[in-house]
Amino acid sequence: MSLATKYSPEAAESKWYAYWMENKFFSSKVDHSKEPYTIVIPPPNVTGVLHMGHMLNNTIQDVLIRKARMEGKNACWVPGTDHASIATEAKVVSMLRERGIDKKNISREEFLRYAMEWKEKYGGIILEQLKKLGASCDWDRTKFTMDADLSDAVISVFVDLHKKGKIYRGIRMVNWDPQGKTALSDDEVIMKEIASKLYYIKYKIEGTEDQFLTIATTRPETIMADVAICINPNDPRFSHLKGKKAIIPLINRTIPIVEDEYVDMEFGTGCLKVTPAHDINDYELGIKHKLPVIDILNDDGTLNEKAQILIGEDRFIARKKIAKLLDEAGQLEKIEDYKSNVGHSERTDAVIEPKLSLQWFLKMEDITKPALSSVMEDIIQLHPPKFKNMYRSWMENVRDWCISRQLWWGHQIPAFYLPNGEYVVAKTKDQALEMANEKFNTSYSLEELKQDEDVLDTWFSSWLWPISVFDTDIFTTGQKNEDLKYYYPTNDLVTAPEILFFWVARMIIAGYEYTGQKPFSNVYLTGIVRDKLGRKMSKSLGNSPDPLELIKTFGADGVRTGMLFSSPAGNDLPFDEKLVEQGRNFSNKIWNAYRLVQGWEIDPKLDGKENEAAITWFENRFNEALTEIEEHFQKFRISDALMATYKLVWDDFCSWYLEMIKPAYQQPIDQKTFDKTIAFFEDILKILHPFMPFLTEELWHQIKDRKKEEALIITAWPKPKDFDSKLITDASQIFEVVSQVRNTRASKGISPKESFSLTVNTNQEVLYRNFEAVLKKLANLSELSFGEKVDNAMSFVVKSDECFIPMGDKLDVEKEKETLQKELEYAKGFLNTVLKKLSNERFVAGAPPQVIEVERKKLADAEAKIKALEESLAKLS
RNA sequence: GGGAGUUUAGCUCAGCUGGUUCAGAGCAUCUGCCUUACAAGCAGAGGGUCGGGGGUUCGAAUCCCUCAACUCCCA
Repeated sequence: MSLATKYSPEAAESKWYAYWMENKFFSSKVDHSKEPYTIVIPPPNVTGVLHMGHMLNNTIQDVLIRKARMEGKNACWVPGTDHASIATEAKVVSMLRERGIDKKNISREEFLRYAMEWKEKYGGIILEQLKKLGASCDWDRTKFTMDADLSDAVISVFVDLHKKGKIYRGIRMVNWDPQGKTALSDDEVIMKEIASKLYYIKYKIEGTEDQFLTIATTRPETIMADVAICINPNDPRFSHLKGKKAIIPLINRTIPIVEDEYVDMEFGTGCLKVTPAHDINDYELGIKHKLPVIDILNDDGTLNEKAQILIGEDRFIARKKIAKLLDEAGQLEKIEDYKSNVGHSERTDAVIEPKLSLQWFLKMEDITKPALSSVMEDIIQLHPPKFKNMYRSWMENVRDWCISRQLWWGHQIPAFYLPNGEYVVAKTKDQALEMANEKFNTSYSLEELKQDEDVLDTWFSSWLWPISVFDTDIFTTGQKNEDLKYYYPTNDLVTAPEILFFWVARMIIAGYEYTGQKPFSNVYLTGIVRDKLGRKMSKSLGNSPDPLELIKTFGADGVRTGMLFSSPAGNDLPFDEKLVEQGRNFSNKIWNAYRLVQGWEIDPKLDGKENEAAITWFENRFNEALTEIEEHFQKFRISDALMATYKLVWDDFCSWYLEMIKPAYQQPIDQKTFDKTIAFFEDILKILHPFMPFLTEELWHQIKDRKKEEALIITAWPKPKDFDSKLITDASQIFEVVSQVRNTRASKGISPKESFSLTVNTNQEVLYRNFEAVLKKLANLSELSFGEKVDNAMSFVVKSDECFIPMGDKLDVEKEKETLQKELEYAKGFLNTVLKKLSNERFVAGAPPQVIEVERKKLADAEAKIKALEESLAKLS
């Protein structure tokens, strides 16, 4: 059988993914004989397509879940999607617009039909794409945040929290789009720097005829909504204004002058007009000073009757007109050009109007307490832990959560308004009616109840995700079902730091509130995938490679490893195609290592004695590396675990071990070495499998035919055994000699084909004899001998062993001397620093004994080396 | 304005509670090789006074102070 010199991933990928699926290796059922290991996927938006962030995030999850599965745990990775109110509604609205349909002209029911249609068509795209990456999710468990039962859970939670008095209605300033007549989230507002003007307006001070104060504003049309003038109490310029009142120009309304250090004395005039209805900062200032709120704008951005003047005018027209009126009244001091950041609607490009509106809130004060302490006490661990600080500051200063959104796509708020102006909260309209009539002693009919138009914030459903994917009844019954009892708390969550607060913290809150338990034990925070210029990858910038195209070019395994090579937890990943190329090359390396091994003929007559040292060495080295890899996994250092695996495979296995045992061209190998090598290869495939599932499964079956129960995906993960570090160190001495011989050849321009004889002056002959076969093969030596002196030889020193390569006439004595001299000087210099330390009484007195021991050893080694070098030099002259 | 974090080879990062040859890895670079597993490769080499300054210590990339630059979060 002959294999291609290059691994071609495409065929293997589709073949093995189908194989895993057919044999239900991803599926998990409650099984109390096994320890569960659970991950819930951060549900991607139904609007999305796979991007590089998903690739990184899901690769990590797949690595964790595959390793757990091989460790014999009942591995369950639950996939699903998020309905993403805002993003999806925007997509559907624009889809309808393309079809010539205006959202305003259709009913809620019609709109939701279109939206659901859209979701059915595009909602599953990402999940399908994840399969190409190799994601081993239990697809039978796929959930959607708007599934009937998950929706029911969300509504139950709203009703429950309302009953507990944790949900209330309150006023909040929202981003209002007067053109779209809708509230927008901060994400949908684009800040643009635009040229505007700063108007300096004079307000008369009450009780005077000729005293004025001047404010500076970009929005003169809002002066009619002013409720105060604010000055900084530390500002000496205005101490005479304290306790006075000012009169709004044109409408002559009197407003108080209040004091607050919030006012920036440097900016503008130092006098600030306070307009709570139309500015978020002013709103808060207004609350602080108990000022009234006057809203002078209609929903479409025109002035209402409260403005008293210019009623019905658009806000921008009004601005121009009012400037003129002020000027005519002699109360416009001047106009300056000014650049300001103004929010615009992402969708309509209209200038955003801060607007007060009635919203639903969740009280956060008490409910967050267990969530804060569990993270601070490491009951839930964040990886890396540096995020604990951020988490704490957020949780300690948390504000009530505004959970209503002025949208249709999502979970409609189960609040029902009654003709008497009251409302009731209930799971269904029928229940609401019953409650209402009982509570208010009325006899309303169903038709008289009007459900709140708004939907809940998407996070208000996804905060239940780790619970609701297993059990949606717990929110009503309080009883955990079998799945939830078994799989929950889940083990690890892999997500991005940017949603640590939005999502992670809230899941923890909901977890404690509804199960009394944490939702997961570890949170692995990935970084952001950036391009070479450090910019976040995004569709609008067009700087993101197409993940599926990447998989096609480099193979899923190549892409997976490429993404992990350079992404320690919490660090951004500066993406470079070089990385996935490296991953692809690694796949190919493993592939070719297998080609070598599978091509060997076995000769039963051979005893393979010369390979024993190599076999023993690799066995120990493998266990050393495996121990290290386990440590990395324990600490969630996935990149390091991969790198340690990479080096074990490439350097130790391919470059050293295989070269050591490789028979000469077309020569056979002995049975024992062959079997051992295959066993090593299998172990290597096992530890590579979480990172490179496709290639490893392919080779696993190339090695021999295996039944489905023997598939690599469910093969036991190797247990690290004890290893002999002395043996590994000894071997590295031999490897160093090999390198030095090669180096000697390379630096002298001698062909690697020319063999040398090597004489070593050492007190550990046994070691060299042990590795004699290896040494001869790898360094291309014709002979290995021991002795103290060799004439006309090049020499080098490894540790304290002198090595000689006789060169006869070819030796350049002077150059050789020079090299040795340099090394000698270095060694002497080093010796000096050690001596200095050891002769320092305070060091000897203060340092711990082990440290002094180490220094003594350094001293002895250095002295031995110097002696060896000096001897070599002496032999040259 | 408040808070947090980062700053170690050309690039991306390790370096735990200060002490194994005056710092490690991968990639990149340079040199020599198409040596029949692999040029998506092999062998070898070079490269950093650990952001600047000061301090504590017998000893600091590692602790403290200070300055600077960058990033993020909140306002």
